[in-house]
Amino acid sequence: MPDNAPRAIAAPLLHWYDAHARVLPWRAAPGANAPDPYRVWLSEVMLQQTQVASVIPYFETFTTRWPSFAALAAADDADVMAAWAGLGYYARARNLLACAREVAALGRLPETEAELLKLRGIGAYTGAAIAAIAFGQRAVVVDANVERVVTRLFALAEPLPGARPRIRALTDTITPDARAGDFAQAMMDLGSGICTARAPRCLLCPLRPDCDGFATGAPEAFPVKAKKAPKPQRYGTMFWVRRGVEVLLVRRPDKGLLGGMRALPTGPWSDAPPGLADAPVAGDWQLLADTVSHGFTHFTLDVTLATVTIPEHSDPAHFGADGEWWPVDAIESAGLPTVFAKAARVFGRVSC
DNA sequence: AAGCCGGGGGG
DNA sequence: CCCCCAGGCTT
Repeated sequence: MPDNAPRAIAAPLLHWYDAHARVLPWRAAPGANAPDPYRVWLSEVMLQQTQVASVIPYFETFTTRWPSFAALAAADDADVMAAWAGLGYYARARNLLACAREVAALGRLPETEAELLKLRGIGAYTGAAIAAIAFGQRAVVVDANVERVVTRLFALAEPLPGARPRIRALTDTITPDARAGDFAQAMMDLGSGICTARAPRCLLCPLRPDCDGFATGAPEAFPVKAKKAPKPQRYGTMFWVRRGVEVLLVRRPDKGLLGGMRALPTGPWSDAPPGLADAPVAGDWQLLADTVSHGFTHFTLDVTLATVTIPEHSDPAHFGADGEWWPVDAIESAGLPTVFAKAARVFGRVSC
């Protein structure tokens, strides 16, 4: 039985945070005024399931180009989607725009957790994080770092995801009334740098005297997680339609994988290589010897690459409004998701 | 409650 | 090669 009595975590943790907080572009300078709610919101959405180092360059690009809710709300959808390319989980970019427009209509970002939760793309974690970090309210902020730190602090053996309600309750017992935003960020800094998933650095940890997991001698055993199913293998073909100095791009449907993103034409993925089925035009297709592999969250994709050149002045009406001819030399600026960017690099080598 | 949705870092 | 990550939405 873990000892679930409240314990004094906040004081030593905040003391440690005051000396060791990471310097991050969305954090206010030490001693400065509260951080800009727009920057807090943008960073929290970008940080969903995404590590700090990956987010920073995107955060700089977005805040330079769209420095406020109003600026982002007025942006073209295609520009925002292209700027998000490579960061992943593209529903976040669609929700980001929808949320920016909601906030612009409201006139400001709501300050309470309950109001924040009504906005697109803001769930339990993000709503609590914004309320605490941007507006100084007490909120129970639970992300993957907090789950790891808390299950270790209390040596909680119940496996995820079933343990989530218990973890939230335990986090509530250690969350202070004052400096809740700093407390949340301190827990995340601790989880990121000290209480890490593989090899926690307990000798550097300010919470070691309070940690049941350390006392067990195997803190890395927490959190306990359910086994995951093996990833299926799937196959597809990407089509490189060359017309003069341009190549055909399409826009993927809003729903589903890579939704709303610019892309090379493909058919649906399948359980066996589909070859030239679903080619966007008839022609003398050539298959490349190189293929592209890419891992997604829930399957692995192997892609065959096919090329064709069509007459310079033809314009197959087949593609409708979703077709776009893009200069091959500028393909890097198209904002392609990574799996298509990989393929485009291979095509570019061969097709030039 | 379970499935869907990217990509890169690190052991 | 594997597991992991400043989760949210849909069904």
